[in-house]
Amino acid sequence: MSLSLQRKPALADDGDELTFCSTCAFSKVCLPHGFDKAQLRDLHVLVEHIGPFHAGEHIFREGDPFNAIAAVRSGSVKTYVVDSVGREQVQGFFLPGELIGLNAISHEAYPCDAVALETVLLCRFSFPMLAALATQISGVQAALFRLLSEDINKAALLAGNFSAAERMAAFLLTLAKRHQARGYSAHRFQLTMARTDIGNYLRLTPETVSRVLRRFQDQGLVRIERRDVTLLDRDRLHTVAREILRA
Amino acid sequence: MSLSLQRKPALADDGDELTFCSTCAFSKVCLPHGFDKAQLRDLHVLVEHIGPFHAGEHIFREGDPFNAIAAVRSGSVKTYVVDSVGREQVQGFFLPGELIGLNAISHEAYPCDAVALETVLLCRFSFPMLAALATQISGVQAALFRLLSEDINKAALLAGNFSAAERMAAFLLTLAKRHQARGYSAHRFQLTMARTDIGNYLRLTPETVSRVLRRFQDQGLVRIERRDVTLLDRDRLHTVAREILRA
DNA sequence: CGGTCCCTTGAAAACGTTCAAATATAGTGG
DNA sequence: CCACTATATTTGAACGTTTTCAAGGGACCG
Repeated sequence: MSLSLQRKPALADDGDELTFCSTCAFSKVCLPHGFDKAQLRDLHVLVEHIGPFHAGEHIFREGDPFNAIAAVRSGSVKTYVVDSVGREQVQGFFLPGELIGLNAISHEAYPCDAVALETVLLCRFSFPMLAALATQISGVQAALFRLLSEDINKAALLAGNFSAAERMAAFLLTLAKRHQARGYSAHRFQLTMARTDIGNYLRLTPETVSRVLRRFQDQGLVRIERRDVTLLDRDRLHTVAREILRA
Repeated sequence: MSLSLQRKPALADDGDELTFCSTCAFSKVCLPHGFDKAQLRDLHVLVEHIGPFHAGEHIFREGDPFNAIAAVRSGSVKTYVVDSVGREQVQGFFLPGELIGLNAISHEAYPCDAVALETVLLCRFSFPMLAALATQISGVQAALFRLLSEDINKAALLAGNFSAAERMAAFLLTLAKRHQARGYSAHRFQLTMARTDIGNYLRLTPETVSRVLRRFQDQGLVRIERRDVTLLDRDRLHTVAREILRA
């Protein structure tokens, strides 16, 4: 199974109900724009529920033909590229409600790998159909422009010249905020990725990740137990990360 | 003068000629998509030539209301943010033919400062009008999607964990390629930005920039004379930068 | 001609990496 | 249920790259 495979549109819940895929994140992106029911129906026909992908399964691989983006419904996803020496370069993590594949729009093929970190369910959006719809509904186009532009800024965020502690604090706070945005606890959550992945994302070695987390715990900022994270002092964490999160 | 100021559409050359602003880079972006003359005329009406901005003048500032993107016609531009301690974080350099302001689309205001590094002429595109046009001409929408997506990948490029030499080699080669794309020499060009700016962009101190350039010169890779750069051995430079430029 | 800013160079220090090894955990098959 | 293996994490010590601090030289501009 792959995101880029063409599958027949076996809609999950195309019943008489008009509530557009309420568990699907994309509706939350588009609904605030005040679409009416007819527009939602248009959106609905190009949505396809796919999965589950189990931990370690690839959702797409670098070079797979690009024809769809996807919203995470549940679970979490990591995207990465592999350099010629085989080292991973993690590009991002995606939680429920977030969109995968936006950086592929400029290509014929996905420019990176996407792998499930735990069991993952997705909403698949045919990009050609979505783009066609965007020419008809300006709200859809605006939403896409906004999402793309946001990703530019997101990518620029970690580009800065910051210390290991600053980046780690920003990472934890960003994760907390994203969990909160989906209604989960902002104080306590699970890291679904390995230390190695966090390091590859923050440009640190797993050893440094481990040491920084240890230091944070010794300073009473967090409590880390394996992959269980509790933020004990968000204010001080924010002080550490303030230069990165300034925006 | 500022990009975000509303000015009357005093078109520079709206004569009988239908060649759509041939010096303006955006035409080169859109023309390959095979627009006909009527479509080009539509594009023409939302283009406005502005400038000149002289070296050190701001084109827009963080917080200015966003209402336009701009293509560089001549000169070069630097975008950056300033942290709370006053340190600059350079986000990018823009040469003729390149677009400024794409990362502002998700905001009401520009998220960074843009300053002219030398005398600069711009083509200003009202973004609301451009977006409206994009709903009518799918080629325009596709071009915008592609440009945005490219910027996501561009931002991700320097996010990697690379050495000073790797980043500097990639920077020089990228500049060369961009000059070449506009018909200038790929072997020899001027750096229009200070060492400090290069450093802020590549996450290095100006001292390190200076040292790496010196080393490259000692190794016969380049010849640097003040801001005049000659690439002597692009193959070896590419070997140094291969992990970054892999894509 | 003086001043300012940019660039270069050297030496010391800091931060993060690398290397090495111990510990812990989860998954597997007996 | 337990032993076993592979993988993930933690910790320590030495090392290396880049930064920091300091100072000198050079170009451009008034």
